[in-house]
Amino acid sequence: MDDDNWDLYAIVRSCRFTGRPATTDPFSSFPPPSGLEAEEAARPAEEGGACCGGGIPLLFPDMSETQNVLQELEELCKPSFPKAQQQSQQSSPSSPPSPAVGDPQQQHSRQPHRPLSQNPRSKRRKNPQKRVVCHVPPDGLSSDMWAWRKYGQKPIKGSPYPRGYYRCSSSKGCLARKQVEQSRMDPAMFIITYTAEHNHPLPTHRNSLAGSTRHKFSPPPSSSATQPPATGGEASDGQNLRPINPSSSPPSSSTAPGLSPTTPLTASMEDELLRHGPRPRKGEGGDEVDDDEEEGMLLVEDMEVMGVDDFLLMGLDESSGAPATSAAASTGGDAGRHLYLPRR
DNA sequence: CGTTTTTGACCTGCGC
DNA sequence: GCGCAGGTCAAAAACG
Repeated sequence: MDDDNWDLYAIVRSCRFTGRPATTDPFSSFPPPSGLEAEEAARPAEEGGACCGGGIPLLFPDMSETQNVLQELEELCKPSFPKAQQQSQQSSPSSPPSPAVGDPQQQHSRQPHRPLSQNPRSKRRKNPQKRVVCHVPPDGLSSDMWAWRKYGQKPIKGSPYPRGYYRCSSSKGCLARKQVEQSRMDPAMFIITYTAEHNHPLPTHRNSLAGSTRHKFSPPPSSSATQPPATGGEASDGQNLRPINPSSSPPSSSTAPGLSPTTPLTASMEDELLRHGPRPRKGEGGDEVDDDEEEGMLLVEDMEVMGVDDFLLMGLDESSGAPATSAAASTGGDAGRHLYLPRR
């Protein structure tokens, strides 16, 4: 069970940011629906334009829902669990049950994923697995305790910012992947999408050794880091445009010095996530978010970093019950936290 | 020396 | 069937 638990935590944890004190809620004004953003990127403007008129996530209608979300999140993280499989199946009858972490080959082989027919416009097809979308500030990008290795970056249509693709470097067989994209609505925020789960326990020390600290980009400008490159001019071609390196280590330059996806952190977003829980925001512009939700993903917005210890503790507690839910329900309070859970 | 980052190209999937 | 977009892989370069 631990495995399952930590798996889930791993995902959530990644959503946590450390840049700021956990007690503070710097991002109360989080950005728009993460799911929406992510989708927005993929979508030109039809939905993007409508997105939340001001950045209002609408994932969690009520706190009760929050709990559900957390639960879902947990399930999502537990590929071994039958529940997770069920979810997957529901989402994609034609696709494999839950390729999440159990099938590394699937991802590697680029197997055909479920045809997201829900959104005819959505081109996202490759990730039938559950995805967790988190909106995090630049600091949060590096709060991840896992070691991530960037394996690609691509400009997303409709989004001025490129999307960075990261893989877990902690374990060779780890299928965990994460996509980092600067929020189109809130350049100051980043949308992190976690795919698959870690098939290994959280590394005490990040594997990152040499190239981990290499931050070539040193964009100093506080605003530059989060500032849009322009309007997509750079990514015109589409292959690799790195105007600001949002995914590489944007945060590191702006707020978190030396923080990169592989930077060692000590905070776990999950904890926060659980504690604060997603905010009950829905109805405002969350329609767009629903989009993602339809597919089934968890969106975590604005997570602060708590402490690995916390995280671990939670994990332990989890075994006995459901810390996540409890925590979330108990504290759900911050304003910027969106969790996209797989909606079954 | 080992690992990560960067960059280009290729493949797959969806929409028209 | 074609084109577009997203996602992934592989090679080269850089850094500790």
